[in-house]
Amino acid sequence: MPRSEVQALTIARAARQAGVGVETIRFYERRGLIEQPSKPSSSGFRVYSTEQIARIKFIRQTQQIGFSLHEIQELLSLRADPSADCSAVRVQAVAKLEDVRRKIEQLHRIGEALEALIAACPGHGEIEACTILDALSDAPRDAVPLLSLGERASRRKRGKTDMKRPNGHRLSDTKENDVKSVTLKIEGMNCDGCAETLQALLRRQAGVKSAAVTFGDRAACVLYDPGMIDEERLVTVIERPGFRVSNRSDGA
Amino acid sequence: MPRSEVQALTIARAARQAGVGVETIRFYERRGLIEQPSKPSSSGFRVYSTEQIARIKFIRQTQQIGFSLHEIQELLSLRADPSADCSAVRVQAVAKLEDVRRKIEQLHRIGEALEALIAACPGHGEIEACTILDALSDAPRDAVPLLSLGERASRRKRGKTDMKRPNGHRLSDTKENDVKSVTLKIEGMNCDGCAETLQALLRRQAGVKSAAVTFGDRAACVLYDPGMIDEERLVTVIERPGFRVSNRSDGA
DNA sequence: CTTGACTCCGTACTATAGTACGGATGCTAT
DNA sequence: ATAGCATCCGTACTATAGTACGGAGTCAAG
Repeated sequence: MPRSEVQALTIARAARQAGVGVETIRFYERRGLIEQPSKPSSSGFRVYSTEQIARIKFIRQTQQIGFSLHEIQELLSLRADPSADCSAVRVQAVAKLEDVRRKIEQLHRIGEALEALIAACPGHGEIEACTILDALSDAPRDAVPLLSLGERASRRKRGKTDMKRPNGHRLSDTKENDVKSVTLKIEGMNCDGCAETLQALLRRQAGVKSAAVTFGDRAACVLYDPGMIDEERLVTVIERPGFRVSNRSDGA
Repeated sequence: MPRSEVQALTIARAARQAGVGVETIRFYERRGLIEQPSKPSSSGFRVYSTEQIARIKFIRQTQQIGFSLHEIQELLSLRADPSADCSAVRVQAVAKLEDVRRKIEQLHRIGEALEALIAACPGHGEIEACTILDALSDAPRDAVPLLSLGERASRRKRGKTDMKRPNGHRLSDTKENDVKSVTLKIEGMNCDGCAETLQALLRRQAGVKSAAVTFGDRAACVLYDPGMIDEERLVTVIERPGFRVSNRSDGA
């Protein structure tokens, strides 16, 4: 038995690697969050695999962001298994994703409030936003000018009311000077800020007449001059920072 | 006493508005999270203001994202008060902001994993990423510690191998054909994804030779041709999607 | 072959964050 | 004025998520 170099990952070593206590691992086991690792042949000791360590770390990290062990258990048991009932899993996953997004939104808000607080901190002049709550309530965030490219961009907060007109035919107005429109489904956006940044990115492209990216729909609606830019190029632009375009059916 | 229209916000009404139980409000009071509202003159009953309702809602929401009541108390008592000791507050606020960022990162990771799971779900073909853990480990974003100046991240696929050279002096190479470099401190980024998107946005600008935006440093390092674009313009580009540039000292 | 560190298991204790109870008092509408 | 609520306060209970304890067995080195 070559155990000289790397000793088997018994519970204490596993716990140290995962950053938890031994008792915690046993507790998770009892809760059914991790299955009891096989105790191979001799020695009735648990021996852990790196996957199990990763699982424990995941549990810990996910707890840190406000999920209960019960919820984590649900997360862990989601499987995109074609043999299992997929739609039920999908429903759960979508619900959890919404949870995650809500949390991200809240964190963004707090993050910005903290930034405001930090920025206000060493100021010698007058200060208005003195506490996080002040900073938060000041945060309808319309303070940023923007206004240059025609459309206003719906800043954080809701205010959907933005472009839209799901399938309306206002593009016929602009048809003569050769415009195409396309709606691209975009994956990988997890916050409103990303959507806005992507929108600005698209609008900078030569040939793009207008672009509206909404986080809620996970979609980008782009009006462009097909003589100057094409859909392939748009997709490339979108995917460069790490998003994915999951559809390509254009609607014009 | 005009109480006909809007009745005073006594504890039960306040609780309903804040979405908590009456006992919870009293509990927060005892914990010192909210001060006991004055019971004005007659009637020894608590009467709440809308600010206090907001405070309670904040407590709730902040709990949802994994902060303990103790931490929330710290958050709430941070004040950018010039009379108070500012540096101590600053240190705390910065620490909390880091917390917030870490949580956002984790949420982004989980969000992406869930998206992958949902995407894999109704597929009829082969499936590799069957569980969140699979989906997470496919995105090996664990290697964060070093090389913060790069744009590691690099979502799915996409080889890094990009430009880079942390602090190397390759800009002297390109010096002769008129290049300036500037490092801009950027506020308003709360996630890695935003940084990447902003980076892509900058790189698309005519006149920008190279751009590296790091979330960790909250900074953008840009090499540009001053004959084609200037710092003012860069700042405009960055601020359009909602970021703020907090410095302008260039370093070339 | 003994010693000390590690493991097993079950049970018991702790901290956090509420939630419920219950008797006394207050408000207000019939 | 009195029934029927809401409110007051303190205390007690609950659920979640560990953490600690203790006795017994296991392993590896001195």
